[in-house]
Amino acid sequence: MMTPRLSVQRKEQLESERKAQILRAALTVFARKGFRGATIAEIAKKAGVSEGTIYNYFRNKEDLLLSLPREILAPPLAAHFSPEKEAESPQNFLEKVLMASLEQFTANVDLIRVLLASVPVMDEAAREEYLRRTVLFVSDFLEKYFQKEIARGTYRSLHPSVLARTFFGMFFVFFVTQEILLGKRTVPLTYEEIAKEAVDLFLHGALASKAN
Amino acid sequence: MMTPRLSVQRKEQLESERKAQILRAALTVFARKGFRGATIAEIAKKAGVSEGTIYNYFRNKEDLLLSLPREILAPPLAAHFSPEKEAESPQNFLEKVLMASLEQFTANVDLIRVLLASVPVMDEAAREEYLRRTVLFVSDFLEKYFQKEIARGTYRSLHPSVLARTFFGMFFVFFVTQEILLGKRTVPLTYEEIAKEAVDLFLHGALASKAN
DNA sequence: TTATTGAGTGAGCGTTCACTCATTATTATA
DNA sequence: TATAATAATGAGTGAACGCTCACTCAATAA
Repeated sequence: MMTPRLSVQRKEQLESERKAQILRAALTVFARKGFRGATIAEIAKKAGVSEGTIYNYFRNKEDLLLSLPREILAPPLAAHFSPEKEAESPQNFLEKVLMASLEQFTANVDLIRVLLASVPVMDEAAREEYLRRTVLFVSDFLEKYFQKEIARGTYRSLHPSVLARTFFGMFFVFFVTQEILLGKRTVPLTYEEIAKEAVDLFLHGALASKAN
Repeated sequence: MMTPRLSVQRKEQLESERKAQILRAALTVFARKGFRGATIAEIAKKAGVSEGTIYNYFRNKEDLLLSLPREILAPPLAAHFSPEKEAESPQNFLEKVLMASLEQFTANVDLIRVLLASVPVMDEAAREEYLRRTVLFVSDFLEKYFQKEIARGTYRSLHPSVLARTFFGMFFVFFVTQEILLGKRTVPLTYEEIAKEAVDLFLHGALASKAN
């Protein structure tokens, strides 16, 4: 009752650190073994706590999985896609979006691996939340951008969501094949080079002759 | 010793029908529950055989998974990508490849769902085999095509594998998001329309003005 | 008619694993 | 320091499941 406010804050802070610590461990194990292949025992060991402690912070194993994108991915991704400096050239803007996405994805390979493996099997609500925080987040952002810029005459008037998903698909497939599907059997180019080529391709097309 | 040849053939035929029947059941259950979530009991029930029978045809549960692309996907996909009629216009050719791929993918949604969920967690050899029969099959085919056509001056001289994967990515992402990730929350266009827009976009670029 | 075969069966074995809870350790308060 | 409150622990539990194997029986051969 006389509990000083500071102490409560400290406690909450410690508590959320514990949660984060457990989640990081869970992510690593999920990424290597898959959701069902991962065991609570292994996660507990990796987190340096006992099995019981995990159940003090998470209802069950599934809660552990569903907490991952909430606690780990969302904040840094959201920070990168504020719809602000769109006054740049298409080339610059798209290259920046692409590089920012790649950076985020690269920093979250494990999470994406887990998502890819789990999403097809998840129930409706969980899938919706996952997607809203990842794929849809980026592609909706792009869709709005294209919509606005088509109106201004920057882009041809194709369907904005086709533009958005096409652009997104171009580099997302690179990322997924490179980092997740194949090991290193891949094109001998850096992401910067790929980004430049992809944006160039997206803007100007693949054909050699511009004759119509 | 006097066994008539016909009888042997019939037996083999029946045997492979049994295998196919079990595999179809396995595919359905894997697609809904994931590999580890699926139980042999449920697969057996769905296939209309006993659990023991499954082990007469497959070494173990994993063998069931690995047999899927071999027995189900490979033949029809291979039939569609014979490198023959490349003398067509880029527009026609790419649209055909794209529609053929979409057709194949659509006919194999369950399998792709299973692949996507399993690949990140598979061991090296299994992953290699899976990929060779699916993603790599299409993208290598495209890469060779672009390589040849770049030499003939049809396309700008970008990196062939960037072209291939970019093109592949454009529609593969459409397919995956549409059929697997999202339910029906998606663009109100048919695959034909999307294919046309995507090919057009790929060939001519997104920019409105062709001024350089 | 009898013998042989082997595909088919499913109860049961052994193991794994998520989750519980009585006990112990730690921290806060009086 | 004593006491209360909270957190952490990990052995234990029960359910689930992959896989085995002793047995059945219809089809075929002798």
